[in-house]
Amino acid sequence: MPKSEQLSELQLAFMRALWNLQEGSVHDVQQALDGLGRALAPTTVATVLGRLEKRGYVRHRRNGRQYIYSATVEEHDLQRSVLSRLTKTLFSGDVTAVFSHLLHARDVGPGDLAQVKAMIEAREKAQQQGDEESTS
Amino acid sequence: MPKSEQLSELQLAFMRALWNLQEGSVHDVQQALDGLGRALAPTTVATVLGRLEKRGYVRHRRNGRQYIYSATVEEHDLQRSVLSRLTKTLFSGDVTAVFSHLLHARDVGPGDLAQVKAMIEAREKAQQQGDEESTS
DNA sequence: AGTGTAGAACTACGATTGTAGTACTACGAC
DNA sequence: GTCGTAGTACTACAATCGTAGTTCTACACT
Repeated sequence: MPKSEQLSELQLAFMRALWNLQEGSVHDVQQALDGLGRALAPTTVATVLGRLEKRGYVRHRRNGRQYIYSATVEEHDLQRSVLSRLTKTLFSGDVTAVFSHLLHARDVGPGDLAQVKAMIEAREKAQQQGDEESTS
Repeated sequence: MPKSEQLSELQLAFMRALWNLQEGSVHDVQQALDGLGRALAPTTVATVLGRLEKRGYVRHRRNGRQYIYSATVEEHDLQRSVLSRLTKTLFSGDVTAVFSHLLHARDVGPGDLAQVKAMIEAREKAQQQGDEESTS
């Protein structure tokens, strides 16, 4: 929901942790981040969570004296919005260029290719059918 | 070449400007940025260029008393590296998820789809052939 | 030669980031 | 009821960022 979409990598890691957890205390998040390879002091985790909350990416409820944090943004939505911004700013809006990069990345296996092909075909059908209504 | 790859959006805009220009003075860059919708004071442009230079993304040569700046990083390389980092951090490395997002973005036309499909097929062939050697 | 001026160098400053220490508070144990 | 402790709130601080003003320098014109 927030507009700026200027999340740093650390902040992104926090969001990922929260998405994985669904929700969790400062301690839970700290553990999760630790798993992702970022060892941070609990106070640090709390600080960052607080900042994310101020910016609206995160909310909390209390559980006794604990705060249970959860993301206010859907993983999907944030992914979409960051990706589309990136396409715009780094690729000048050229989506096929992005595809090309992805395809040539070393970590695309044959299985992935097949999967992507299937997605494309599905998309093509959808576009043909929903042509008139999606012309907005 | 630099490792961190943590370029802000403003800095990305500068890189884009430089790539378009090939090379250019502070003034040139300022104009280019203006075209991209960012109106900045010349001193600001110089400051940012200096910072980018310190981080190794940009170099300059003199032309009389002017500095002519140019990018030290290839557009292509930076795109790849930022994209791959994004795939890792925001998509947990799931490349097909990235594809899926792109495919569902509103700005993918049928022409794009066809193009992407062609790219995939080419990729498939390449992978089959270069299978043994690329197993490093 | 003196001066205007274009442009680089230096300085500034508030905001955010990454990182964490210290202070406070309230629950649970004794 | 006191005290340890878990956990949040407040404070801190250096680094970077976005933005730009001020100073310095040297070329170009008169």
